[in-house]
Amino acid sequence: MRIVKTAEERKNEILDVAEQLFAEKGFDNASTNDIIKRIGIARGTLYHHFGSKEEILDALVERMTRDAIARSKAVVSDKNRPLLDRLTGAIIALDINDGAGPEVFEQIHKPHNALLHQKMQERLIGGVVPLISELIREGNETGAFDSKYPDEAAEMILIYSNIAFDALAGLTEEELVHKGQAFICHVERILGAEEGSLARAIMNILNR
Amino acid sequence: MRIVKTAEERKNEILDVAEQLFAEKGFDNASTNDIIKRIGIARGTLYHHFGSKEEILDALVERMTRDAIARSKAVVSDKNRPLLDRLTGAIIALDINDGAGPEVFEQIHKPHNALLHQKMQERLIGGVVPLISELIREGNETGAFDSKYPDEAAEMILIYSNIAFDALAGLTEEELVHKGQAFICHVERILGAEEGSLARAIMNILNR
DNA sequence: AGTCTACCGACAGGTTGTCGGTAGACTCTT
DNA sequence: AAGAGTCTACCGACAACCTGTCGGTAGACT
Repeated sequence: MRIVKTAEERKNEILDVAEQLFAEKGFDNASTNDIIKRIGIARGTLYHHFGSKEEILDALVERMTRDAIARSKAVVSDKNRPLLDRLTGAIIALDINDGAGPEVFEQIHKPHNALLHQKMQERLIGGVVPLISELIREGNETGAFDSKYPDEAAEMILIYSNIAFDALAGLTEEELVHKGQAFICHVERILGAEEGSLARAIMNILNR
Repeated sequence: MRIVKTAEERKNEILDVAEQLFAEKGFDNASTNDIIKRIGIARGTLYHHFGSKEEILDALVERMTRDAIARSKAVVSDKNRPLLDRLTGAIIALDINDGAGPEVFEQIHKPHNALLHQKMQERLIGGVVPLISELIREGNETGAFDSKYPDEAAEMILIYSNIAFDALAGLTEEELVHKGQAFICHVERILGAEEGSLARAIMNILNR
């Protein structure tokens, strides 16, 4: 007896399991056999829905980044909130940790998930840099910022936050705070914001 | 008739070919069969010198980064040159393009060389951040810089230059200059250097 | 003559992607 | 309502390839 589902349903089922397995074993070490065995479908079924293993990865990256970017966009567009709130909120919204689960994200970084990591980064950067640079231009006009290169400033901030906050496993609480303060300080300088203005905005968010 | 070479000679021969093939087809798509065929050795020979395909990659990364880091270190240690010269020189020395050839480096970035790229980045960052942060502390004392977080500043500068200067294929001359100026400006701000001081130092290097 | 080690190539086990064919769901007709 | 027809999700055997192993060989050196 053969279980039939809609294409969308089955695709999502495959992506769910792929996400688990990639997180557990890494993209290279997780085989398509692992995926079909865990779901209980045949080889041909998998390749009926996805043209290749990499296509699964791409779809997964798409699904994982879509939400994060949308959240970020929502924060940026909320013109009621103060500018600095929106900036920090947009960056915090990119921490996918919420959506994906805790131990998943520990494995996603570093060893054999380089491809996944790189593709996610590319999409996140591409999707969010325009939002942030627009925000910076807005800040230039109100006088909150003084940036000559809004696009590149946004790029630098996002790239660093993406890479540097990967390897925070194994840091003490103290080191973590230090790294966070350093990041805030450097963002302020890059944007030409008043010293401490960003730090205050972040406190506001966290105390809500 | 069997051709025998010293282990070191053969290892380098394997790394040479691996470098070509990874550049041509990417790490995933280049097989160990490709390597042994191109050299004309047997399967067992390859695995006599390297324990696995990944071990080949690691050795290659080691070889590629060793020179770059050494060059960087030499520049930093040259206390006769002015501080800003040493900073910019150390970063410029990391452009591996010289050593590896032109089209090789176009392929090394992006598609199926994510692992190689990530491992190189990790080694470069790990090797050069301490040099740069030491330089920043030196600049703090002379008054050239004003940085509260030398380690993180070095990290941010190096990570950005590594990622952002990957994707400069397809940019116009004008865009390239713009991106370079933005980078310089942001480095100055992060380090708390006088505006334009770094730009002048770079001019000095280029005009020699 | 003896030892060391670079070298060989067949082989096992596992991987991705293909392909002809099957079965369930849905529509259309009579 | 029942049968015919179509669409498409699904199946599983198979080809081609890939990595890593292992017992054994041949050249160099003592």
